[in-house]
Amino acid sequence: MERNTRQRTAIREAISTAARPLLPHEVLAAAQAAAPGLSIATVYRNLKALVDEGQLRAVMLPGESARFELADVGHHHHFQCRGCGRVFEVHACPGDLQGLAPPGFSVEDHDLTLYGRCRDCAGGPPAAGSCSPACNDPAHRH
Amino acid sequence: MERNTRQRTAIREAISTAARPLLPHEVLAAAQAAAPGLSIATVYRNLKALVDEGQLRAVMLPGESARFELADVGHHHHFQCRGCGRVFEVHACPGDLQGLAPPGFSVEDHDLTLYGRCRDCAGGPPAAGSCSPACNDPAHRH
DNA sequence: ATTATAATGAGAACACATTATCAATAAAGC
DNA sequence: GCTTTATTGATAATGTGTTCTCATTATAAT
Repeated sequence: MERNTRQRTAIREAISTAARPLLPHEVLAAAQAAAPGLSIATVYRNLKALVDEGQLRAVMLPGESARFELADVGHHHHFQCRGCGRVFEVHACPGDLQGLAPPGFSVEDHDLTLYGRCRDCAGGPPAAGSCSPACNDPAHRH
Repeated sequence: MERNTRQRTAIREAISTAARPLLPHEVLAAAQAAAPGLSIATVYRNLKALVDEGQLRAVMLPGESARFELADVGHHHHFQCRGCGRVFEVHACPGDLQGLAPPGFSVEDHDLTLYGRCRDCAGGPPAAGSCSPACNDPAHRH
């Protein structure tokens, strides 16, 4: 990675603008506005390179494939909406959880995922258009 | 599912004996003692059937494929050992986490995973033999 | 502007966990 | 014991996310 390309810039911008972890296909959709013709292969290539050089971080949630967020945000957790499936950052933490583990087990780290309804989906069916274009979950309204 | 086969019994027994969530190939290894010749296809078939009839529950952890545990244990969380990769139950819970979510977001549920060292792996390298036979993580000692 | 070569786009290829196929086996009722 | 048919074992096939291939494009130094 030694050249600044339009595609690479668009990918970085898409993620820093989103303010929430994005799936590769969400990155593709968001970055195509600034980089017409952008290919999914280029998205994967750059996501991997940006993670390797420490600009991005992969976010794993249970049963989901990797999403990507900026690496320079501190320790935080995530909220996944059961309406639209999107993942949001939660800038709060229950704190030290060593006390929960059985005796003899040492806790070095933890992952917490909250599930429920985001503001857009609260009190109703999934918000139309909340999903990425590639979403085909039949539980979602498109 | 209308017949009690040796294989089906061995699979159910393997999981209730383990006292921790097992991967399909761990179920296979554990159940083969009681059911020689047991096939991975039969393991998958029965895991799915047992989940459908409510005896088992699939446990999803970040970046991992499904493990299986008894469905009749109440709300709890999990601990994954960074030495041996095994997952253990944690019968404690930080409690209501609605307070962590941003305004407008309603929290219905949560998943918590602790990471660290289990008793076997504490203070040293991964415990030999702690991994399932199929484990080929180079970070583990076999 | 010329040049060297890093990066891209399109699609093939891959890895992996999981599911389907189908002939052979073995429960369970008679 | 005999019969019916649910279940099994072995393996092929699938699906999904990700990576590779390679000819083409475009960046950035000269």
